Amino acid sequence: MKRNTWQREAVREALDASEGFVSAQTLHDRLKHTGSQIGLATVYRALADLASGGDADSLQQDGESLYRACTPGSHHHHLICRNCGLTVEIEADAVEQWAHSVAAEHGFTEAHHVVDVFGLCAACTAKAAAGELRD
Amino acid sequence: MKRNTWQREAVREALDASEGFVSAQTLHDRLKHTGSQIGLATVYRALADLASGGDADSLQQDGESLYRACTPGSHHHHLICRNCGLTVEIEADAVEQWAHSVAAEHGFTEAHHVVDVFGLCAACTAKAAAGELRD
DNA sequence: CGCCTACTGATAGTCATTCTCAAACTCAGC
DNA sequence: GCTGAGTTTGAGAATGACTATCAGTAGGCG
Repeated sequence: MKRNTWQREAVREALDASEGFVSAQTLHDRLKHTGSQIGLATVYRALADLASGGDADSLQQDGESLYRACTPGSHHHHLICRNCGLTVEIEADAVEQWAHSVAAEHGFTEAHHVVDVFGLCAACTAKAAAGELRD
Repeated sequence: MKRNTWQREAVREALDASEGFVSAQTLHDRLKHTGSQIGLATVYRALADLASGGDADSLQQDGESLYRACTPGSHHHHLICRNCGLTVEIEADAVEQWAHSVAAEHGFTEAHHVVDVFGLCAACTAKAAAGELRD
């Protein structure tokens, strides 16, 4: 049986309140700083549950998993600012179809795909142009 | 100055000889078993060099980095069998353009993208149909 | 209210990857 | 072929993300 605990809710809320993708460690820190006495292991567990339940998306970057709240049940991809982390959910029917047809072409079945676009958002592009980015 | 060492060559060859993506650890084991007294750190260094030089592609799966020799200089994506690891390089002009236009639409610049398709290759699909896969 | 059991959390453990630094090696120049 | 300078190597330690452990806690159904 699945129980409701304040910890799970706290993780869900902290994730909802995040702009872009956050790591489990970051989320844990954030929760601690807002007064929650939640354990690291619990944050990992809650995030894994959220992700497997479709309430969060996850991606791996630089050896750590990043999570983000997402529209449950909908299949979409992400456009992520590599500087500020701003994330935009994007529809990609064309890519869905392309993925399936390419897979079929090569005899592959049960195709899943990983499609993410990283770039600099408008604001960060402006900053970059002004020479304010270390990148 | 970049020096040529047998270790670097050994890693390159082992990578070339691999069918699909392999982890640094696996490659290290393989080299050890073929008699090379190469160190793990060196394998990591060589792979990182290869990847940054465009001679190898890398992707992260399940917390570890996988590498694969690839056509130098060409931009392409991968179709990977999640059962046997068979990898097919695929061209994806349509996706390239889609990625750029989506990014531009949202004001993003310098768009990079991660596009990989995972599935079951023809052979593994057949096996799956025959109920021979644990998946 | 009380029991059963899932959940929590501090900590230890695991595992991939990187760091450290002395020794070995490559290679340009002689 | 030899030498010297500076890069590369490698064994093991260090790091850091994540998971397992397990006793204690607390949902939720009766």
